[in-house]
Amino acid sequence: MRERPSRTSPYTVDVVLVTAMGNELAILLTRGSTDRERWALPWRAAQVGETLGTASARVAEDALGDPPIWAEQIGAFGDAKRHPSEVEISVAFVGLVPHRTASPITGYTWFPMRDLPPLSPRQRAIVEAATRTIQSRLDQAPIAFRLLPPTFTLSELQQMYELLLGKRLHKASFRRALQGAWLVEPTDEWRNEGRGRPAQLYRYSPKKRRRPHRGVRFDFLYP
Amino acid sequence: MRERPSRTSPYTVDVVLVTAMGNELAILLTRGSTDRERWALPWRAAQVGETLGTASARVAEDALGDPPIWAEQIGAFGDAKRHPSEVEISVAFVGLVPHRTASPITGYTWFPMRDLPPLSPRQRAIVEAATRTIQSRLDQAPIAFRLLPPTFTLSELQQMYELLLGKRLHKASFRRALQGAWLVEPTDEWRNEGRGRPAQLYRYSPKKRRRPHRGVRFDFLYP
DNA sequence: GACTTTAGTCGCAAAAAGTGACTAATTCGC
DNA sequence: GCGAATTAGTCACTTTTTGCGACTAAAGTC
Repeated sequence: MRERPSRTSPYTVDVVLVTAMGNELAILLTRGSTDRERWALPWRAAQVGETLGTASARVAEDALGDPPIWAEQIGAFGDAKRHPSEVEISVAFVGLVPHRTASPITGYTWFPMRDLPPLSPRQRAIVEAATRTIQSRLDQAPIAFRLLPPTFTLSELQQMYELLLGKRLHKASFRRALQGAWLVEPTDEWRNEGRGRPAQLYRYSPKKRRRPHRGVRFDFLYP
Repeated sequence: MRERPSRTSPYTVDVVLVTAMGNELAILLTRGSTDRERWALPWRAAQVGETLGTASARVAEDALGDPPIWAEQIGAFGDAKRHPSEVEISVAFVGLVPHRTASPITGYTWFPMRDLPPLSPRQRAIVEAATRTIQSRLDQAPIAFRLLPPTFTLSELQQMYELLLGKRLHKASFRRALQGAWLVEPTDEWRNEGRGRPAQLYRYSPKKRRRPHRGVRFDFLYP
């Protein structure tokens, strides 16, 4: 029970699987294997000869049946914060899952980010880092597209950005910026939602474009 | 020699200490403790009960006498790439060092980034990730300021940004953006460099400002 | 058929960014 | 001492980008 490294494995790989449920982000949790009362992020002990990436893919597969569409390492977490495995450090990943494919295997449950059950201190820190990673990568990688199904309406895309950014966006500006970025292409399908004009479906299909010719950005507020 | 975890420690902490030397970035290397022919990043085996952050600070202290002014975790590296320690994974950090304070202890040498000696595959990957981390954080954290001495001229600051971005910037635009960001404050000192008009010295001193009221950015070119 | 709801577009005004030319203060060569 | 060279710092103009309100379009509802 003291801070003694486990004999079986030097570290764990923990995965924050994120999806969009309705108007909120949600992550996948499971009952802890050691403490059955407590919820925990899906994790596995490192296997010899397995890369970090494949380890995280397997954790996701065990939980969902498929590897996530997109995953990225968040970092290593130790700092004396306890972990279900009592192992010294954990390497954490975020994985993005479109909600269509998000039917978890028995024992796993989606929890809205705003209302998580108690987690171990280390896993709590991992979840917080995951949201920061997502926020900061949002303009550098197609996060929002990975949380949507393969085809989507522009309103759905905008709502996803609004959810991730935590603020409203102006429709015309959003579409103009999107057009300038050459990221989507229209399909010839339209979706009729019941009320209102039908919306055209688009797919993510980034085109070559010249890198914008910008100067510096001082976008940080504090050190 | 096979992929067998070391008995003594489950992982290492490796640090990429970056400074600006003249017109180039440079990193600190040392002769490997196992292989004396090969250069290596400074590293140490993890100690029980030590946080990742303090471990990286100690690695830097051993090399420079002081901890770096600013450090950030890059991530965990494993992936079957060999490391001097033959340990399974390494947790890597970048540390920024203003060149004034950059006199290394015997056994350590600054190497320009463009002309590094052969490193182990894993440490090579760590250095590449460090440059990507620096580039991507450049507009989100005061990287450039951390590589300069406490007071500096605006031309020096601009040159540092040009070095980090790898492109020239227009003087007037750079200064206008800097002014809008409320990041520096003038001192009452001036530096006379020999030829040309003396330049006023500034210090990094970020002021409160309202978060810019911007929409979305689609700044990625490819998935 | 009028009203509501959602999709999609237009065009103006304001803000931000690119750029060349200008002024200022110093050293160097003569 | 004086003009050329060099570096700092600013200005004013143009172009680009962005915010935003108002508009048209196509469906359902009553």
